[in-house]
Amino acid sequence: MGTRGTAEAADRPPKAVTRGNGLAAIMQSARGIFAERGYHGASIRDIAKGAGLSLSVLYYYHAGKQELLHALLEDALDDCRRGCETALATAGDDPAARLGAFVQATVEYRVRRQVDSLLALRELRNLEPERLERFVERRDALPKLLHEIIDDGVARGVFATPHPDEAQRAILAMCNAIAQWYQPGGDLSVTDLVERYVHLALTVVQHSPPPRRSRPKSR
Amino acid sequence: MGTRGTAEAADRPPKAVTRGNGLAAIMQSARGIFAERGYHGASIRDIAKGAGLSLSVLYYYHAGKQELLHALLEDALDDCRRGCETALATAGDDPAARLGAFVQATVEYRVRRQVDSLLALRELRNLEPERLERFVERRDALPKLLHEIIDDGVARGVFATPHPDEAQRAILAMCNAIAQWYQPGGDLSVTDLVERYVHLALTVVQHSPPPRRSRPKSR
Amino acid sequence: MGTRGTAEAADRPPKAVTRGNGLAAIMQSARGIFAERGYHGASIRDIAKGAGLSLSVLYYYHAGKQELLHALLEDALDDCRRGCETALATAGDDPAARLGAFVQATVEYRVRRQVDSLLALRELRNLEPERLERFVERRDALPKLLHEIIDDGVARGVFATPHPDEAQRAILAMCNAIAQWYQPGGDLSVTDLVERYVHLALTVVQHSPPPRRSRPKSR
Amino acid sequence: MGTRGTAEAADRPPKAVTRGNGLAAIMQSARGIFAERGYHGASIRDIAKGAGLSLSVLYYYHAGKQELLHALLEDALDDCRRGCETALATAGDDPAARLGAFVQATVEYRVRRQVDSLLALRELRNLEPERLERFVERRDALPKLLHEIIDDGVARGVFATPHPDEAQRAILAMCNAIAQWYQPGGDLSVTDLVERYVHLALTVVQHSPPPRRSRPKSR
DNA sequence: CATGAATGAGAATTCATTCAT
DNA sequence: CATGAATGAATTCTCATTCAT
Repeated sequence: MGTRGTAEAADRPPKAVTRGNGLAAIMQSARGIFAERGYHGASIRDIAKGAGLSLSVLYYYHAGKQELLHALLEDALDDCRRGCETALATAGDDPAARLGAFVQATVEYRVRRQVDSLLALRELRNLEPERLERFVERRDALPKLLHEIIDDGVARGVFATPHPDEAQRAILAMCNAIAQWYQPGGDLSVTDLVERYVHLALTVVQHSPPPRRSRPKSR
Repeated sequence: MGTRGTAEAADRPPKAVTRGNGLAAIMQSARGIFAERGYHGASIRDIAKGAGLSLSVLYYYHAGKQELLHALLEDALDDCRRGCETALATAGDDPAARLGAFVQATVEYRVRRQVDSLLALRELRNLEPERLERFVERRDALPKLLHEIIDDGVARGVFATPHPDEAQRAILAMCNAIAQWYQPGGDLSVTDLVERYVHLALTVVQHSPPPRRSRPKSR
Repeated sequence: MGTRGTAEAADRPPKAVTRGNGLAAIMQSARGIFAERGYHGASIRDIAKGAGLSLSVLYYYHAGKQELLHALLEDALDDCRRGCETALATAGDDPAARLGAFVQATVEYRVRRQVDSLLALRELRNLEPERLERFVERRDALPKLLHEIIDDGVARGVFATPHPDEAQRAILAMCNAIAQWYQPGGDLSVTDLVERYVHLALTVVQHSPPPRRSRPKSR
Repeated sequence: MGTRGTAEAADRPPKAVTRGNGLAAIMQSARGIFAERGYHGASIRDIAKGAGLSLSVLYYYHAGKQELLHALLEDALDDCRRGCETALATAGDDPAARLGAFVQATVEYRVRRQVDSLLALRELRNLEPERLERFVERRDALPKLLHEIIDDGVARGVFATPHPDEAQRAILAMCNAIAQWYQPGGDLSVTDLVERYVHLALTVVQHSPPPRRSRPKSR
């Protein structure tokens, strides 16, 4: 909550926000408060207060609480999808490499946008039905993509899992869960985290030859 | 909602409960509504209505909304723990068997008490801090237990995973997720589900010799 | 506003309302405040305060502001219609007598329920479309009835007006307007008021033989 | 809303106004919206939007909502009074002729400025007390004038009404009501309307010799 | 003339809870 | 066990208005 950006220390008036960037302040505050207390537990008043703004500005930028949540979620999803797409675009054709790229992108996203990840995981159901439907459609592209990667690996004989459905679900579940426990400042670096989860994923799909986590020039 | 009594007279108003089991009716209704809308999204009035009872009956049985949630969660946790303990009590000493028993108990629980599972997964944070602390302490016995099983297997050389922490988290995450997607009436029986998740778990910990899911006299 | 009933003076606690008759108090207060400030100008808070109750009781009795207005209007309309029906039921067959009865009922109603009259005249448009439609349908029975009386008189040759439509509108308009200016305590008694408006109405429809408003000096 | 400019380029956003007549556009929009939803039900934002202008333009021209309403009402009243004065100025000395002129002016006004008429009838009470008082004073010149005409006719023996007060109120009430039901495009022309209401008014005051609506068949 | 950003007061409504019976 | 009536705090949202540009 408190920990704002870097160069924002001394010279500000009672307002924490300078005129003109109200939107960003609100989004940021909403992210935190929605994540902390849940959609219904979060009051729009507190969000505004957290942004250092008056209650009503919120309505200048958004049509309401619901739309605010929606905006947050859409934004997060876009970022997540972009991450995967980029990763896969450079991963080549090998199923194991593709799976690795997918997992890496997902894990990194869960860490990079941990709060948004929690939002997407928990608060989705609070979208109005219509919004929800459209959102889920877009989101489901990701599990589907993962499934295709696994199916491809199985077809080519490099993934030996007898249960591709469960493998897909398991991989996603374990990656998603990261947002719930990972502590950025802790003793597990993101690089290591990624490496371990890629390993886990390859294990889950029973990749053979045994996943040599060699990667000669691992950054 | 669903479980109506047998001898229900036709001319009775929407009372879903026969005199005497008010408590059960309330718990049942609360389960459903809390799960559907979340703690803050659920109104105690709707819970009472869902139970076919008046508001005040609810207050006769429970001190308030918070206590109601707490009761639900405690009940669910007890059940979950009992399931694991029972399963492990008869599993013997073999790490693989113990892991299998743990997973089986967990999966079966997630299916048997799917709604409560969702509650425990999502609504925990709405417990008052004090309650939460006590609850989490008790709940954390389970991951810890799982961790011990894995560590034991690793020590004995039957689990080859280089990342026991991640393995433990992954196994729990994938089991927990079941509550979010499993459809009881669907084409995946609980027996099959359990078998697959046991397989998955053994795969995750890199159990060798290769997990023969033989079980000659599988029930 | 201030002027409550007769025997309600000394012995009451801080609350102006005794437990159990909240509904009546609210309706009474709403009548006054809606009439005084208009639907949108009246705040539900003030209505509650005027009733000596808390804001939320209002919602115990009514679904909301809109429904409150609706209840008021329906009640008023019922009373108005009943008045006319009763009057006409005993008026016999003579068009002049019938017109007299109609006017008398209307005028008396406007005086007896002056506040509700103002509401019906002014706040009708604030009913939601659906409610409005149903209401207007019922209300329009009255102008229609008046029109029939006039047509009948014209047909029988006792009303000489060349413009029955305008006559009907004029009679209604002038009767309705009474609610806007009549002062109960003033020097014009209701009896006189009625007599004058019956005379006016008969004049408007050009009733002949010349309306002998004789009644030597009844009462 | 309706009256768009003539040379309106196609590619322009929903600006209903061409630069320069902002004031008129605002007044027009306010008229419509105040009449439709009432003073308190009308939002100044919608008025601005209806005029195709930004909120602040509105504040450039008017000090606020209240002043906007006031301006509208004053304008309307001026027009109304001017109409009567002009009509009476050329009506000569005969009470019947004067009454006819008065009614004609009033009826024509109610039709010509139907919306403003509704405003004046309904929204007057929303003027701040001080404004209201001054306004009512000016407005009351009209009923007073009508009363004088009637009194004059009675004194001269050409109006036989025994109730000049009621006659005056009735005539005004019926004329005012026109704004509530008249439909400009309908099958009743303004000329006819005026003729009928002049007849009605003369009937109400019991003008004798019997109102010869002679005018053989003028237009 | 015109704008976009912001505010504070107040609107209706909901909700957990209590109390007398 | 059970009810109906009532409350007060909090919630989302709207609105007239202002201000810097």
